[in-house]
Amino acid sequence: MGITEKIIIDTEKIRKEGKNLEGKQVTIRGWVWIKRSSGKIRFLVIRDGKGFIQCVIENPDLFSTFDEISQESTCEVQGLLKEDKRSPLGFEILVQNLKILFKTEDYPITPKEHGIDFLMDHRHLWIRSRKQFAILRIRHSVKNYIREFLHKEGFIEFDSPIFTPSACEGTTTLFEVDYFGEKMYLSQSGQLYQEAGALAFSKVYCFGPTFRAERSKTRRHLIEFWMVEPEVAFATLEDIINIAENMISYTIQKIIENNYYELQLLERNVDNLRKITPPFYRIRYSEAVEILKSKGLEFNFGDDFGSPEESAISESFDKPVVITHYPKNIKPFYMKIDPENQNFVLNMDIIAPEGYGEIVGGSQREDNYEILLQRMKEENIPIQDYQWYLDLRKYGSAIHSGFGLGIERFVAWICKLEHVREAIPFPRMLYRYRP
RNA sequence: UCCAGCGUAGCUCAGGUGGUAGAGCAGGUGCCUGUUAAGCACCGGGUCGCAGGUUCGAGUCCUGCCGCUGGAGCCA
Repeated sequence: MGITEKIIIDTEKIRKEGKNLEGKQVTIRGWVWIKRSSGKIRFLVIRDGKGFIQCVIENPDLFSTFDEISQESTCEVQGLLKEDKRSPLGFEILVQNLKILFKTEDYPITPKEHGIDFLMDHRHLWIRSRKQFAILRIRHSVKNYIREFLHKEGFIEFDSPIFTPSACEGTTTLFEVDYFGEKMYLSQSGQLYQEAGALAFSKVYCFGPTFRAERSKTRRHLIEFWMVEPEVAFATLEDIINIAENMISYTIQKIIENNYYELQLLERNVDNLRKITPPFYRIRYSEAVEILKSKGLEFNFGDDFGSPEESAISESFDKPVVITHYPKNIKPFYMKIDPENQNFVLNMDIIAPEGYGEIVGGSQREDNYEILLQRMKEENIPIQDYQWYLDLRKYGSAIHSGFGLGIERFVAWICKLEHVREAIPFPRMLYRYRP
């Protein structure tokens, strides 16, 4: 029997419509993930880019081909699809024909344990592994569901530039690039441009990479990371918190519904994720400080929270915690001062549970020209570079608010990862940027 | 940038008080009709990160350098 008339199928289709295809002859193309043999029966686990499926070989005529095949060899398998509880997918292929399309030798990543240094050096191959495969498919879905949510809410995607002529939060964390002889920087936030967008289109967001030249070496930091930054005209701090809560909850519930296979590959306990529904817990900065003190931590009122403080606060809650009204002097110039207490600003951070730290930072923006100008002067912001930003308060100014959500931290939390580096295909870190 | 830890076979690691290198996996050869990172037997595989020092003798002790990992600050 030759492989001539083929019904080429993929494992995603088998997962979704396996029952209807039971007993049918199918062909899949993919790569050998692992092989096992036991006397007169042989097993081949094939990955086809959509998932993993076990193939069973009982026909002795195929044994020589099976013996020849090695891990990560490219092959085509034809056989009968059948349901079987002993197969991890619930379905398996009883092989009738096996063809090697490319023979791989000495594939470096074996099914046993590897250290992180080795795996990172082989990132281009590591992404084929089961866990990485699941994570990066979830990343894709997270981005999709965020866009889907924002689209339903009436947002338009309004792209901020990557090259920015001036710094907004201090130049020490910016990457300088040469722009035909002029100094330019890689964007570390699209926010200021989103504010221009919000006053033109009312509800906008940008979604893309941002760059921070911070010499951070922790499980929560990347030099290049992706951020979604919605900005809304006529929205107060309260309004923007609601949007953030709904966006996070919507995305997580959609992931549980549609990426259950991937969550299973990751052995993620989804019960904790099911609880993520609005409203989240909301506390003020001052209340967060009380929590820290009640836990016996030493903390000076007025300081910013570091990651030990964030963890201490979030471990008391089973859902994200929204912390609002931080002291003015630890927050940037564009945040609106709390009219009820001039020492605080109308901002919010959202701290994820399970120790994943700050995933969202946002605020109501200063909409008064004079106050904004004053604050920019206080913080030595080069006014001439920001005249366009001040213009937004000069022509049709309006209350507006926005926030930024870090995709890798969000994905790391959903997948319960040890480190954000696995939440992006090719992470850029302090001393690691290859491949 | 600072603090801490690690660097031994292709990979993951073990190698009291200094005496000249070991296991599992991967690879190779066999055996076993239902394996789940299968199992069993046998085989091949080493500049012990680099440079120097102490010593009769260093994987082991000391110094410097390099690389990696985690944490802090900063942040999403």
